[in-house]
Amino acid sequence: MPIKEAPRSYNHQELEEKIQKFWKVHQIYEKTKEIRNSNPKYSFLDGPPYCSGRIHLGTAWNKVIKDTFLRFKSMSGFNVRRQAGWDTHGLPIEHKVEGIMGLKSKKEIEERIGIDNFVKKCREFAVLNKSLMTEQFELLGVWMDWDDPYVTFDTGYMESCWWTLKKAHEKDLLVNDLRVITWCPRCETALALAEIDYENKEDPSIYVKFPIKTAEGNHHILVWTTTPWTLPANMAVCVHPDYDYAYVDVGDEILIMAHALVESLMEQLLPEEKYQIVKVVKGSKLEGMTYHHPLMEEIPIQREFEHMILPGEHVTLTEGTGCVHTAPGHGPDDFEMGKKYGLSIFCPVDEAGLFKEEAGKYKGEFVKDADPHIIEDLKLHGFLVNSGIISHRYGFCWRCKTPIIYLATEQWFLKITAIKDQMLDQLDQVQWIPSWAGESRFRNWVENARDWTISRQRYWGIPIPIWICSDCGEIKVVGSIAELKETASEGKLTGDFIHRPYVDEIHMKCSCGGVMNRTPDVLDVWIDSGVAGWAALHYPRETEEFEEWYPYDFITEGHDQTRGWFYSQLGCGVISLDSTPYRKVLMHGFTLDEDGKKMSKSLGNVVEPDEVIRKYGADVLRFYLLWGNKPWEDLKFNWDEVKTVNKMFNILWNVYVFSTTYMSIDNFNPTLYVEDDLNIRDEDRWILSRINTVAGEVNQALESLHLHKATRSINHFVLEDLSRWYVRLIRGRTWIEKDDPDKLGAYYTLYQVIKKLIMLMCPIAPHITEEIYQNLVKGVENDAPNSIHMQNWQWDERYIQEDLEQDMDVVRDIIEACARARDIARYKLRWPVKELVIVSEDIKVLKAARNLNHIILEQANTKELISSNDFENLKINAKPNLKTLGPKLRGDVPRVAARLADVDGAEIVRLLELEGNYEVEIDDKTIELSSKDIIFETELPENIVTAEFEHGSVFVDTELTKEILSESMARELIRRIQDMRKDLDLDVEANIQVFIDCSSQFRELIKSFLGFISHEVRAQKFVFSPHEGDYTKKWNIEEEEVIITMTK
RNA sequence: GGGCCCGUGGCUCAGGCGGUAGAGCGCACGGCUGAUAACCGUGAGGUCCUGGGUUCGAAUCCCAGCGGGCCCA
Repeated sequence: MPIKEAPRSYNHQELEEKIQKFWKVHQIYEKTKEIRNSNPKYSFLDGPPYCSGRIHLGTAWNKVIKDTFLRFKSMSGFNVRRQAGWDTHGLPIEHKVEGIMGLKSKKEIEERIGIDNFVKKCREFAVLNKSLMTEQFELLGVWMDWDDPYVTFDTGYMESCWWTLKKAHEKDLLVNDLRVITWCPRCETALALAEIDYENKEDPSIYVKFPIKTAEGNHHILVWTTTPWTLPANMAVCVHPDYDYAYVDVGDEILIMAHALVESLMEQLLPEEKYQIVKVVKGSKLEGMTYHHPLMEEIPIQREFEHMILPGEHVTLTEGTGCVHTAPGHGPDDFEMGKKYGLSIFCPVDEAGLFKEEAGKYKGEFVKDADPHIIEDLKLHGFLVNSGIISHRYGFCWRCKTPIIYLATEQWFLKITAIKDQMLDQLDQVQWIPSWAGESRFRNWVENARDWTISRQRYWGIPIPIWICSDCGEIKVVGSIAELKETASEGKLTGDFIHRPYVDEIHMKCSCGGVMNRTPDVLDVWIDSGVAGWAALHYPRETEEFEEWYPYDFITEGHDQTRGWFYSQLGCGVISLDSTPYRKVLMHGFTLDEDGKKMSKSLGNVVEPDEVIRKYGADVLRFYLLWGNKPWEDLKFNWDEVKTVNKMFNILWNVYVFSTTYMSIDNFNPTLYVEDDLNIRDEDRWILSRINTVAGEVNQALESLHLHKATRSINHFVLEDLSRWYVRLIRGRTWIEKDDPDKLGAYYTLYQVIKKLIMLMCPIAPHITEEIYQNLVKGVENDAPNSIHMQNWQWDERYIQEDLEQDMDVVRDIIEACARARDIARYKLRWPVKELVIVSEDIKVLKAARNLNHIILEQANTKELISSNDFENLKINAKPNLKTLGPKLRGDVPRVAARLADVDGAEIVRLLELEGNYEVEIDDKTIELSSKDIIFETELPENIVTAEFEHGSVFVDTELTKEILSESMARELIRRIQDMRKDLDLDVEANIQVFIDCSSQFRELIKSFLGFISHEVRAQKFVFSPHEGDYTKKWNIEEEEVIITMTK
């Protein structure tokens, strides 16, 4: 099947559909993998996207990076593992399903719907979304094992997760503890730090005074809080032992606060009040003072506690009063203080955020709703000093956006603090791109890591495999299904028994004779993906794949995964296998909108990948995403830039159309020739050198994940080297008839260059390159692989000639300078010039001009070319130097000047150099002039225009001789006839007859070029007479009226 | 308050181991026309965030600050 002429325009939609169908029908992906089956392995782990239903631009970018790099690795000869993964459990889906089913609380889930139905819906939802998203990824042209992904709800996957929990238990890292943790009152579950979003929020900001018991007189300690609802649980006030505290007399009472803050606080709180600092003491002096809880009346149980001032190192003076309200049930620091000083961990709030019985008057109220009531009561008792509103950063549940609260509850933890050093050690073993992603950012996160709350009081998740004896409290952590089957005494062990609610029905017998029940929690969904490394390989149930592929050579995700998947994997890896699961990480950026703002539904600035694909195609989107900026920086999505990339694809397509047009006419088959048979010119060797240089650059860029450098290098090559220069240089050669070795040399080179180009572009733009490959390469190379993606990544350094590339750069400079010079003289490029002189003192320029002189002759459209280190044809004018000659010659000056003007200045220069002086004879005298007496000026001879380039100048002689005018007119005529051919939409090779109606002068002018004209326009007949034909058009050529008639 | 990143023409970004500021887009003008819904040339347009320091010389290295983003407290 020979090379076919390509469709005239680049129709991305049709093309990409066709190629994707081709891949599918011929199982190209599977076969491509097969080819590399026994090659060295390269393992990659897909960060599982969450099954939300729609991919966004960031997800698209993420997969495009992965796909491009892995296609490159595959072509480079590696057997690449690229299984897709899906994150399916957790609150986000539960939350969506609640919305769909109209559920508002856990109670409704359990009582109205039933956990079994709820979980079933969640699974259905995940399965549906997974297939929707798979389609979207496939539209992008992403090659992964879509038919065999790892899915976090698979029984086998969950089993591997259980194994990790058991490992943690064996290492004593799995603990159950009462702690204050972040809690979502709507979802009624614990949240991990990674599940909290921070946004600005308005809250009350109140100053409250607590009456001191022990002090003589009317003393109060002043505290500040933004969470009035935590005051019912107040147990203590903390002051910094080393800071100074002031007793401030405000008339009828003494207020205690940090000395440093007195001025600003008094101004803010009691601006009218005159005050006096009566005493300043160290915080440590305040320790042990006791006070009355301000809401004793509303909360009777508070009367039973003793409230005390305690020393706290965590107290700061950046805000508040320096005296910190402490509620051990509602704050992590508070909790630590409570434990240290034996305070009650009093938490009168239930899981739904409602006050419990102990909260007295506030019982049953939602905590946030109680704020105004509490403020009111404080005011009533006279304890409210000031009440305002503050806007500050506050944490929200990542799913339902409810403000989080802190609660003291019993939860399961992974003791990350115990393995932190090991994690830090392991993260040093990883290659981070960019290096600061790991060395600074991630390290900082890990260094500050706290223990990880992994239990969730929810339904759709991996059940925590912990069974507890209801009699003796003995704990059993189950690490596998086999173990579960062995030990279970009750419950069904078929079907989806591992999910809730079925797993809750499984019980076992304790050695004490009691019954063991499963702890009802499910796992934090971040554990799900954290164990992907081995769970995707079914380890430890199976070991073969694990040994082949683990640990992973490469992962890449966005910088939000610093606290997410990079972290969860590292933690789980150290727990399970004492090491990091990944060796190399590319941390990529976020996609932002044009203004650099986050894309979000509420801002209405979301750009859907589908929209971009519809408008410009997947290849353009892919190229753009890897081109816009450095991968690790945030990408501001910009439609104009996408358009620019699209333009490049159009140009590439045009080059392809150009090539196939001529190659198909001539039925060109590159396999029939070797280079020695053909006329390979300098420009051919140059473009071959360039493409191999570019291939080297692209290779280096992809290997180092500097993906933007690859795209930019390709972009530059396509536009500058291939389209704007090489195609321009070979145009004339494609117009030669027959099997001329010179033409074939151009075809052959063009073929090799495009072939190489599409091969190094295909990891980035897999569709268009496949399309070109199928026609251009598969069309003639019978033994070539069925798909471009099966090709081996290679380039040939033997083709690289740096000297030639440098010479060509110079030549392009020269040609551009010529264009500028012609522009000055308004002398068209179509008209030849008599002579071009290149002047430079740079030996490299002269060498380049000499080496590539035929290119300059042709492209500058000049009859003669001279290169030299100076321009000899400059006319030199000599003028008298009036300063020296004026006093000497007086009245003779004008006559001397006239003489000098008559003589060629160059001759004067010559004589001056030869004899040291120059003699002028006027009438009766001879006057001797020294070099000081004459001023020389250079003047460009008539018709010469000049322009400079980086290392020299060009001088163009635009004298219009009769021959040149003739040729110019011939070319003008050709241009118009070609234009008319195009109007008629004639085939490139169609022959025509031409009839010219013009003046006799014009006829005379072009007579000598009739052969040339006929050849250029493929005229079989060329007649000077008016005629009726297919197409007639009247033209004005340089003031001459010329009527051209054309017949097919 | 802490950590990390970013700050270069109207816009998007290169450059960044110190040595005369670059590209593309956009704008204005001119040109070209058998790959031309293209392309080419010219021009206008920059305190390289600010201020210090090192240096003969700083967009580049160091320090401080300002602004933006992300993460955390």
